[in-house]
Amino acid sequence: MTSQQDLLDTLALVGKALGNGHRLALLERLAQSDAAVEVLADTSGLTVANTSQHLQHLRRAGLVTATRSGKQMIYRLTDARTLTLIELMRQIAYTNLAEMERLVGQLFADDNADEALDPVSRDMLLQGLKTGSLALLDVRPADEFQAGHLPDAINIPIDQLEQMFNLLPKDREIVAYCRGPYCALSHEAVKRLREKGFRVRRFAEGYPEWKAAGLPVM
Amino acid sequence: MTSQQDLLDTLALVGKALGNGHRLALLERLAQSDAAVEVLADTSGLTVANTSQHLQHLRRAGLVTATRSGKQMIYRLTDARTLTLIELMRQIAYTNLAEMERLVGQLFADDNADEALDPVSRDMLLQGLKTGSLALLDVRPADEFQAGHLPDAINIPIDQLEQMFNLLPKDREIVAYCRGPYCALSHEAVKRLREKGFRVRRFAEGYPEWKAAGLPVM
DNA sequence: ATAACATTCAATTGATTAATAGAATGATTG
DNA sequence: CAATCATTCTATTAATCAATTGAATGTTAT
Repeated sequence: MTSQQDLLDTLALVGKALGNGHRLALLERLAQSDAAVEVLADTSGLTVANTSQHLQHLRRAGLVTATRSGKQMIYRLTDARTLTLIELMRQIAYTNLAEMERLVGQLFADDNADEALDPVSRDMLLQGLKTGSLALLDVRPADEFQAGHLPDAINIPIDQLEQMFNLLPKDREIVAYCRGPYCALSHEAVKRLREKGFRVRRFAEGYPEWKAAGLPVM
Repeated sequence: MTSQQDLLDTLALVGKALGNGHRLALLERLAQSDAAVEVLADTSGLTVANTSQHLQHLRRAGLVTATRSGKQMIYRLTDARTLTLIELMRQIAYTNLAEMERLVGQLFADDNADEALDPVSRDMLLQGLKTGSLALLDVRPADEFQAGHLPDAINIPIDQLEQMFNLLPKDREIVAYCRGPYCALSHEAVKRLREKGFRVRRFAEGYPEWKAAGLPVM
């Protein structure tokens, strides 16, 4: 006999999978692009064996799928709705957990400073790209950029910004984006480029949101 | 220094809270109505002390709030979006976990039987209530009914159906509803009432969904 | 005040989980 | 087919979690 509780226990597998910071980080990384275990271990700062274990956990919960490609196992998100799920968790946590609000506020402290980062909306960005009045800068690591990015974006990973900022135009406004609304990379880029005299603003979303909205990607 | 990982660790608190079948059951019970610890312990089949512990856990994650009323502590959902969150988890689990699909299929095996339960949509129900062509039956326990129910519904808790079915009309079609789309009570009611010769169908949603849609409640 | 009641706390036990290290597996390369 | 590489498995340890019990707290009724 199947009880309601069996069902909730199975559902709890999904909750358990989401109940660990490292696994959430892995899911967010996978939102950027499919990736092999070693890559995921690198970006999450875990050992390969440990990363593999966490991925098994996510796989048992049905959130990721793995396929072999040569000697690598390529992991991908099974369901795009998983990102919506995490975003909803974030919103709920933000409204109801003081700690969460504090952390987000601290991470994005610059937004409240005198020189606000003044984010660009999706519509403004689309308009600016059409008229050519904006230059678009992707500050994510090269591999994530290559796996998919916004049309006409230039890729300068944040850790190469100092060497490569001369690739950017001084005559047009620049819009920087990264992994998503809670990714700090574009904040950092705006701050640093402004110090060098560029006109820069931040796009408040990231590549996964753009793609999920059905907008063209390259 | 705040890192992205601190944020994800805090977010994982919410995931952890959702990572236990009993806690999910508590949240679903709270979707029906605010309730005291003893009531929650009763419906979840846990001891009072254990229920209290789980509620503390949910409280730390910001998902429930408690206020004292006399000697009782009344717990309530902090955020209506939590139900959306659980529903989304359910959908993702259903599509990606074979085990989940199997359990749901088993629980609602009757839906696939010869005499399908033929669920009524929200629009059909609204229409039928307006014209008076439908009688509405709420088969949840009396306390949940009293805390809030659909307009014009008659309450006959499922365990009193045998004694009280004569309250129901034979000349009109009856629509039974309960806690939500995954609650088995209305399925059971339809099955039993059909055996007694009533014309009954099931409303595929429940009280929380009706209320969340902004429809009138009593 | 005292008793009764609802809930929480504290301590304990067993179960589950996370991380580590090293061995084992599967696939490719020379 | 031996060597290499990427990943997974196994065993171990420490940490966290779930459930139980009995005591402690706060509130109401006598």
